[in-house]
Amino acid sequence: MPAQNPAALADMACWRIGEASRRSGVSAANMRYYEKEGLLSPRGREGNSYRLYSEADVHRLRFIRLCRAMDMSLGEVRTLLALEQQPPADAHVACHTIDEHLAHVRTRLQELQALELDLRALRSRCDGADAQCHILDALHAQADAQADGLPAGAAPKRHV
Amino acid sequence: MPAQNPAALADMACWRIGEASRRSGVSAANMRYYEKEGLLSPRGREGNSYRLYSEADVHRLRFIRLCRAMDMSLGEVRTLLALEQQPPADAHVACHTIDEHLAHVRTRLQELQALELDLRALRSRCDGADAQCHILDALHAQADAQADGLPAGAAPKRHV
DNA sequence: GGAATCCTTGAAGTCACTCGAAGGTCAAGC
DNA sequence: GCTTGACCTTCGAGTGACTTCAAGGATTCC
Repeated sequence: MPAQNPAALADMACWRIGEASRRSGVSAANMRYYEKEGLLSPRGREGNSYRLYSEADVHRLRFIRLCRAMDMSLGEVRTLLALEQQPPADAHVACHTIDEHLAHVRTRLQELQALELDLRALRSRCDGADAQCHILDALHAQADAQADGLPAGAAPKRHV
Repeated sequence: MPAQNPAALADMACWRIGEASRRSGVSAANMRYYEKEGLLSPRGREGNSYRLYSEADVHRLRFIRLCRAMDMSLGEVRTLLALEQQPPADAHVACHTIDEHLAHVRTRLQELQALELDLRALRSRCDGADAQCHILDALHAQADAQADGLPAGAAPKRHV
């Protein structure tokens, strides 16, 4: 078995990166990436320079994983993690972060809803079977139609 | 004025990259990037190695811009552009591409809808004012709750 | 003792751009 | 002739959040 409780750090439970990965659901490569990004650092190292993670580290990893599953950026996660260190001097930073993220999600939701309508309309230009498919025609016509009134700049930016 | 119709290529209208950018709505840097990616190449070059774009090139740029605005990947755009060269040997490639993209958009839409509910529930844990904000508590509890039943692997992948 | 597994580091690849540096070209104005 | 400014060129690096690869050292099992 791979070094459970190597006793290098008091009697605190410690795991190597593989076991911590299994317990947190974050891949080992990802954990090293988070460490590089300053989101968490292992409690210590073994003599062979293997990383050692505590229960608190594993919890922190799960927290990050949850936030990422909610599509938060690592910057937002960093903000939330920082609140733990120095608690509620500013009590509403967390809900402000969530508010902003929620607004972001809602904006993207509306964009995608509009896009779904567009794509559905486009799709209807082909009736399947072996009839003619007018999708390309429609796209080309639309490209020219949008030619007027270009407000300069490039295509829309998306993140998420 | 910047070389309208430099007559280097018959009597076909040709523009330098800046004017083609203005006419297509695609930035010059982006046009060079598309060229590098093999999505379009200018009709030719002037003696000074300035790129020259025809009306057809500008249309192609508008087509790419439209597809990108619909969140298609450059790979999908490439597929659609290739259909023009050698027309309908395979009549339904275009609608297959749109179908796949639409499915992709709908999946993401459902994810975001679920996410919006989650975030709204989370947000409700803070009632504003100067009352206590329980958002962090809720996130930490949720992180531990998800600890059981980890199916390995890392966080979900998103694109779009 | 040998094989399998685990760990280390660093670098590169992904996607679709965006920005910056360093320099060439060209027309207008003084 | 010289400067100014707008335009163009190439190349390289940066973005976010990873993933994958390569080369090598450590540990563990039989």
